[in-house]
Amino acid sequence: MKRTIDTLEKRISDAMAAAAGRSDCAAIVRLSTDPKFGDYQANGVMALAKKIKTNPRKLAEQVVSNLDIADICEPPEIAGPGFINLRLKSDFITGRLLQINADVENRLGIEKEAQPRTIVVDFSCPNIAKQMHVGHLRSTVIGDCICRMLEFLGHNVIRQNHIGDWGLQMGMVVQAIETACFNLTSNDKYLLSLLSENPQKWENESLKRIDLNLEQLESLYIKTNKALEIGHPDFEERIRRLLVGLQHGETGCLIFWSKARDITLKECQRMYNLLNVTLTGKDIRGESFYKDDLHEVVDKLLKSKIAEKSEGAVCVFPDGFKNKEGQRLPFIVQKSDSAYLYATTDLAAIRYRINELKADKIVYVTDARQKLHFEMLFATARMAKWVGDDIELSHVMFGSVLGDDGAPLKTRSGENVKLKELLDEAVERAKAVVEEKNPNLPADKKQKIAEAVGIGAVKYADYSNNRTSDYVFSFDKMLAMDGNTAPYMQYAYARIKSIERKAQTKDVDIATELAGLERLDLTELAELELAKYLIRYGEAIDAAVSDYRPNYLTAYLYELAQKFSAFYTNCPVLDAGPDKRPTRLLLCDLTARTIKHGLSELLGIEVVEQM
RNA sequence: GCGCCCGUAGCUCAGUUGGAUAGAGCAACGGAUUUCUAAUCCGUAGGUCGCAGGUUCGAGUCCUGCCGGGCGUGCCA
Repeated sequence: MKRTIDTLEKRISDAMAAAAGRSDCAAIVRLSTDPKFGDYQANGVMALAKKIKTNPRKLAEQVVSNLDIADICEPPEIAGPGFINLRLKSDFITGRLLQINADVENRLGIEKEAQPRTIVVDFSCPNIAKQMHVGHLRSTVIGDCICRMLEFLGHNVIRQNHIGDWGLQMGMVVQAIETACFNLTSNDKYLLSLLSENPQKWENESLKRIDLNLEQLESLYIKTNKALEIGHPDFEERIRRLLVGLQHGETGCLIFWSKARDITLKECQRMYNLLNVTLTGKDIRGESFYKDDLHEVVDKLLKSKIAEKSEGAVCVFPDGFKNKEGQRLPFIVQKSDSAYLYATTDLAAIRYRINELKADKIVYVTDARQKLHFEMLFATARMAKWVGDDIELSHVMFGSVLGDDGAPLKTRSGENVKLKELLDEAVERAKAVVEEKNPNLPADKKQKIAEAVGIGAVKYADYSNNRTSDYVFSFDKMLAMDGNTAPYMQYAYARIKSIERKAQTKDVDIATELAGLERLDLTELAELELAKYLIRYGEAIDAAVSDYRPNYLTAYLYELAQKFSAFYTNCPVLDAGPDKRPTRLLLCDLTARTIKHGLSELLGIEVVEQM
C-alpha cells in the first residue's frame, strides 16, 4: 500500500509537468495547515508559476483540470495565491483502514522499500573499563531507533558498536587489571610463589581467580589515572611500556586487556538488554579490530600525497578547513610520537565498511561536538577515493543531556551520571506511581509495569526531543501522565486492552466482528479524525527515517494517542449499537496495533496491558 | 579571533526542499465522572518567532549585520 502523500505528490507533479511542458516539477504536497483547507495541500504550483512566469492561480486551474485523483480525493479546490487543497474521500479512508486490517504480514499496510540498501550504523560506542553513563544514552537509544526503522523498511542494516578498546588509555587499563591481580596475590601464598617463579603462569592463575565487576574495574582505572596525573616519572614510564607492550601484542599485556574488555562488554550487554536495545556481541567491532590496518592507512595517504608531514605529525589538509590563524586546518592521522589516533581508526573503519561490509551508506550517531571531526573525516576519505560519490556518509548528531542548572548532567561530585543509576531511579519512581494508582495489582505485575514505564520514559524523553538540541533531564517531566510522554502513550494502549478484556465479559467477540468487516461508519467527528490519522502512520515513519529524526515518530504517536483519547471519551465502544460497534472496535484495534508497533518495534519501548 | 549549532508563549519544546490566521505540553483559570482505567477529555488565557535590514506574491524557515548563549578550533575521543 503506497503512502497517500507519495501518490498525491506523483500524480500532481505529473499534472504540473503536463500543464507546464517541463519535467522539473514538484507538487510539494504537505499536510494541511488547517482542517478547513482539507487534509493535504499542494504548494508547488506557486513556485512553478514563478519559474515559468505565469499566473499561479491560472496554472493551478490547468493542473487541476489535468489531474485524476478522484479515487482518493474530493474535487480539489484552488485557494489563496495558488494552493491546491485536497480532501480525502471517506470511501478512500475506510478502504485504507480495511486494507490495514487485512494486512496478514502485520506491517500495518506499510510497504517495504523498493530498493533496499546496505546501511552501516555506528552507535553507542562505550569505552573499556568505564561504566556506561548518561553520555552514552542518546547515541545508544537514537542509533537503535534508526536501525529499527531502517530494518522495518526492508534495508539491510549492519550495526557497528565501535567501542573504545584501543589507544592511549589502554596502558592504564592493563595496569588496572594488573593491580587487581597483585591485590589478589598479596594474601595468597600460592600466587605469591608463582609471581616470582613463573610470571606467565601467575598471570593466568590470578586472572582465572579474579572476579571483578565493571564498577570495581572502573574504580581501579580511575585510581590509576589519578596516580598518573599526580606525576610519578617511573609510573608514567611503566604505563607507557604497558601500552607499547600491548600494541606489540605481548601476551601478558593482551590477556589483561582482554580480561578488561570482557568485563566491560558483559556489563554493557546487560545495559542493552535493560534498555531493550538491539545491540549484541556480534555488533561489536571496536577500535582494536582495525589496529593492523592503521599503518597502511597512513602509508597510502602519504604515498598518494594526500597526507604530509607537518610539525612532526602526519596530517591531511582537506580543502575549506581553517584554523584560528586562518591557515589550513590539519586532520592528524599520526602523531609526532608515531602513535595513531581516532582519525586513523575511523579511516580504517570506513574502508572496512565499504570494502568488506559493502555499505551503501554509513551513519554515525555521535554528539554534536564531533561535527568538525566527521566533516574532516568524510572529506579525507573522499579525497583518498576510499568513498565513492554514490556512497552517503551521514553524521547524525545530537545535543547534550543537561541538568537543572543548564550544564551537562553530572552528579554532585562532578562525575558522569551512570546509566544504570539513572534507569534504576526511573524505575523506582515509576513504581511509586503504579503503587499509588493501581495498588491492587499483583507485585510482579507492578514491577513489570514500573520497568516498562520507567525505562520507556527515559527513552521516550530522548526521542521526543529534537535530537540536535540539548535538553534538560527531568524525571518529573518524563514520567508525567499528561503530555508527550511514554506513560501517556502506554496508558492509551492499556485502555484499549482494557476494552478488549471487558469485551469477553460482555460476550463480544472482537475477532469475529473484525474478520468479515466490509463497511465502516465514520459519522462521529472523533471517529473520522482518528481514522484519517491512522492511515498516515507510514508517512510519519518515512519522515522520521529520512531525516533520522525519531521525534517525528513520537509526535505522530502522541497525536494519535490524543485523537484516540478524544474518541474514547466521546464514543462508547462496547455499548455501541451493532451498526457502530464494529467500526469502533476496528479503530481501537488499529490504534492499539499502531501504538504497539511504534513504541515496541520502532522505539524499543515496552507496552503494558494494564497500568 | 575564526568556524559550527542555537535564540519561538511565564517554563520545556514542536514547527518537514520558503506557504494561508506560528502549534503542543507544563504551569494558571473554568468546565466534564450513575458510563469501556479521570494516569482522561473539553474550553479560556498567554507571541514584536533575539534585534535591524534584505531577497519575494509570501520569511520562524533563505541572505547580511548586530546582540545573547552553547560547542569546537594541531598531536584525547
